[in-house]
Amino acid sequence: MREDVFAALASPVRRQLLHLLLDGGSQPVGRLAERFDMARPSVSEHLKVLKDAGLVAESRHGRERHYRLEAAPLMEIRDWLTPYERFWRERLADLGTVLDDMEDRDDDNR
Amino acid sequence: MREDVFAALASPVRRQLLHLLLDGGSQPVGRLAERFDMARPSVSEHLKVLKDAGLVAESRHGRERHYRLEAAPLMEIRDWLTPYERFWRERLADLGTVLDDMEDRDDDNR
DNA sequence: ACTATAGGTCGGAAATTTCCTACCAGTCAA
DNA sequence: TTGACTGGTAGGAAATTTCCGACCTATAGT
Repeated sequence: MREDVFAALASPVRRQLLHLLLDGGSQPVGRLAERFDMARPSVSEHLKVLKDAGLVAESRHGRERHYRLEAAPLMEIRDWLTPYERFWRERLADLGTVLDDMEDRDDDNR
Repeated sequence: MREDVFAALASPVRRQLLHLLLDGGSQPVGRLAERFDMARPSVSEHLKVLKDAGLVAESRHGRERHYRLEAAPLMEIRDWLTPYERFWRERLADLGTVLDDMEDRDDDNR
């Protein structure tokens, strides 16, 4: 478990899967697969990646397998993000200054 | 620009690069590359991915190129994360026992 | 029992990523 | 100018990802 949450989120398909589970609740694979333009085994593979990252969990109901969201590992992302928050707020604060990204002038060095 | 921020963060090397820029400030490529076990051109490629995602910007200083953090695109990640926050707080409130998830902090290695 | 349904896994093809060693362009310093 | 230094790019090997059709197992219903 904990097979790199960042990598799991790198695919738009997998992010969409999480979103479907977020506002559709626990769902069988077939229902999830309907929403995509790809074959069901491919969706299964994506679900496996999410499961290895701890982002979803499955439960058996008869011959169906319901996948549900496990949002806890997303805390790792949020925690990683935290030290950057200050930084982007600074940038937004003084946008009265130069905004050209491509242009260069000497900024702070240390 | 905006070449998928999630994908850019999928690589541990690139996350570490951002971290180096976060607390080391603007730095030339060589100084960044020293910190890794890989050849400099590889680090250059990673920087290019970060630049395409809008996460870093470069500025020329003599024969050096200084890369600096551009944290703004990380807002996209935070915004994506937001609807999940409610969900994981619910989970944590229920159990209150499983705290071993908090063990893994940063993953910057190599 | 038999058939249909749900969904994993198994190769394999294609595309992408990741890393390397060259090599090239620009810049500084003699 | 000749060098030394910084860092991009080119091309390619290797590994990984992504997708597929084909197959297998398990369950449900008849």
